[in-house]
Amino acid sequence: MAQIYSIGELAREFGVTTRTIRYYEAEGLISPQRQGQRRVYRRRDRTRLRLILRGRRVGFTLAEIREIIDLYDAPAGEAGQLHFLIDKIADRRTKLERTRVEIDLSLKDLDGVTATCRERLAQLGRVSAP
Amino acid sequence: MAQIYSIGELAREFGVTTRTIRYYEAEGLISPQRQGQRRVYRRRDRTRLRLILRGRRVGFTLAEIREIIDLYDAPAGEAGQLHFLIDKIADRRTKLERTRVEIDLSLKDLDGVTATCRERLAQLGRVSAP
DNA sequence: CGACAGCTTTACGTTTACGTAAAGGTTATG
DNA sequence: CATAACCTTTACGTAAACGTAAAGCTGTCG
Repeated sequence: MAQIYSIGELAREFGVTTRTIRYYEAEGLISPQRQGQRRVYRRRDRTRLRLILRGRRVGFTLAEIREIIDLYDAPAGEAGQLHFLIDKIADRRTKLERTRVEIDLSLKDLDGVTATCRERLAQLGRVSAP
Repeated sequence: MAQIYSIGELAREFGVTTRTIRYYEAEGLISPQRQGQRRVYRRRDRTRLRLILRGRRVGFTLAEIREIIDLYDAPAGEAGQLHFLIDKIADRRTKLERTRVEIDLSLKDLDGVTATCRERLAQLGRVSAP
């Protein structure tokens, strides 16, 4: 009773176009099975798509995402590959943590602008409605 | 004694190319003065560039950044514009906070992968070096 | 059975954010 | 004074991540 999904269902669920999903497949990020000529997606594929889209939203390129996914997918083998993967992940972590810091700084930037706006509004209020 | 900078100095300081800085000018994000034909940048411009680059790193497009900068730069006027700017900023805040959440989720994703890697490594250890 | 809804591939187009020459002006330095 | 080391504009090129259109297969509903 393994749930399956069509490409259209997945697209609706994740708020992307079918083109996007096919593109990710062409780039080697997802590999759905086929029933005849049609793609069928399972839970595994859904999870993958979710990870990919999240990766994109936090600023990873598809190449960066693929590096993790590829390595994660076929590392049954050597310790060397596993260590390599662990290193890659550390890289991604570092990048994410930097971005987090920058986000906090940006939030402060925005707060500053808002404060300035409110001051000006207050001044306007004093002038036009004394 | 207002410090001034050449485009090359700014580029080195911020780790970008002069092309990038000129591009931002062409897109209306910076407007340095000129001495003859040469661009001269002041503290104001440096601050702007810093904000722009930070915005980029946290995932804003140049168009999004410009919307804030443009509005911030010429809001001497009406209360309406100020409110509009405040709303825009709220939008950007929302986006940033969402991204923050996604970053935390991604960090967890990565931790999960790392954990799996370590388990497999442990298994390999048990097999190859009992 | 015909028409529509949803899937397929192929392929050219588009946007963003620059990269990369090319050709030339200007200032300091040996 | 020539030659770097900067700067300038103009303009074509490019990578990433899809958008969009064309042309066709396939199952189903009235």
